[in-house]
Amino acid sequence: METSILKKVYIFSGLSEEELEDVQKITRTKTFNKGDIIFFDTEPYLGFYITVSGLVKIYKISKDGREHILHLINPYNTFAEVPLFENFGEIREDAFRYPANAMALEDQTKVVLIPARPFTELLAENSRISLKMLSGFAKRLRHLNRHIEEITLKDVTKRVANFVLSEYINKRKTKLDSTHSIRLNISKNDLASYLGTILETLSRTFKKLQEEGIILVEGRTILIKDFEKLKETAS
Amino acid sequence: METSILKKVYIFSGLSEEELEDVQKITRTKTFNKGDIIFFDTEPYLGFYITVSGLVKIYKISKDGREHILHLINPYNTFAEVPLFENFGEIREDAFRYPANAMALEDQTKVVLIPARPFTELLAENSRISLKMLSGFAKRLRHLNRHIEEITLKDVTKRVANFVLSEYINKRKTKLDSTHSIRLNISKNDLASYLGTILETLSRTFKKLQEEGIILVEGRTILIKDFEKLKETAS
DNA sequence: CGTAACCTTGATTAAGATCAATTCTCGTGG
DNA sequence: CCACGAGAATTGATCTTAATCAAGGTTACG
Repeated sequence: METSILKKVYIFSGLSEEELEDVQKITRTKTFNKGDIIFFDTEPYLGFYITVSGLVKIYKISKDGREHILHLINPYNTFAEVPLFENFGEIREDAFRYPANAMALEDQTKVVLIPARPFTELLAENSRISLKMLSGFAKRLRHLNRHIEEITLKDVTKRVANFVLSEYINKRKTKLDSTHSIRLNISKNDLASYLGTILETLSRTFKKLQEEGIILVEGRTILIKDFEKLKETAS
Repeated sequence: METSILKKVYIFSGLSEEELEDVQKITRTKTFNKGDIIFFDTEPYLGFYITVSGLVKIYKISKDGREHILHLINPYNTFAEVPLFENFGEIREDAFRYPANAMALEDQTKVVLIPARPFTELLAENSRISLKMLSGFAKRLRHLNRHIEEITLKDVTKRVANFVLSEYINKRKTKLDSTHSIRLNISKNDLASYLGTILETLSRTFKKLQEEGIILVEGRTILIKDFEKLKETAS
């Protein structure tokens, strides 16, 4: 692993080459294939991870097998940092467990492990990282707030419409692509699980929105036909 | 406002008397009555708050009036700190808004406002506060994760059973009270909204659990009749 | 070209929301 | 001390959404 990768990770941006090397020294890189488990929520906590390539899903499973996806982690984003800080003040029985399950969604998903102990020592010396992490946590909290809001206050149609809309707006920000479409990088099954529903219901909802002339679904590509109506439906 | 109050707030614990006074200087105390709004999610961000007495609910409202409670904030806990850190790196259009609504649930609810600007300056000088805040955020993230898990993967009966159970376990930890009961400090309407359901459904669920001989509901007091069955139901 | 993963569609069911009518509880003023 | 009224809670009848069950179709890929 090279420091050039770490540089692209938000919490390490702004560190000197020396500092980056200090971090780099303690890391361990692992590669996973599609469907491989990175960790279960029952495992002892080793440290947090950075996705370098591929895609990772963070999810929970109920007793009877229903799954819900909490986050999808794209390259250069971190996951499972929460337990690092939970036992600063008091000791909690679940502090040394991973808070959810993590699975690779693509072949050749590379992740970097940052072991907990050495990293906390690094943190104590470098307060800049703390502020970055605070900022990262704030973003995640905001994301979870929105997620809860979506799931508890909106029906499936609104959630789907809103998902397409935000993906589109997000794409416009980053990519130079003038087509009025988005491309899913996950299966519809996973998307359903992320939106708090099941595959069949998602399929029907797509069909309905298509019949209303709002979108056009072709495999993993979704074409937006009527932007205004889409916004309206997302409410 | 006195520094003795601040001392009890997690993120300020461990600060020197001097440091506490620095914080104290920038605070502003406000008192609210039951039902009063502390802030709306449409308001510009002034800073974060500490509950000193009473109870505060943090909630979202949908277009058609449905409400969902995200957090209940007890004395000496903070709320609305997230926006403080969202704009450290990049600028976001919604960074300077409160992320949800806040309402006082009891008369004489006292809160302390910590204005954003002076506080961030204080943060830059005092890295110990950052670590405490990270720990606080970690707790909140864990809480939201659980909350999402509850709402998406469990039915209302399980959620109610689990709520009673955790309240009971929580009580045993803090209070010296050997009765096998809990006392709600919020209305059943608010409890329903917190559990992602509505008053009628909660009422029926309590009735069902009562008929099964698991609990006994008398106003705001819930007596646990069969601890094992309760655990089993909470799954 | 065969098979497994992925997706669609239909029929049915179940959980919980909504609507509506009472009842309970408790604080306040007569 | 009682009566009133408002807010809180209960209960019943009905409706809606989305989950479940089941079958078949499509796509991708070795």
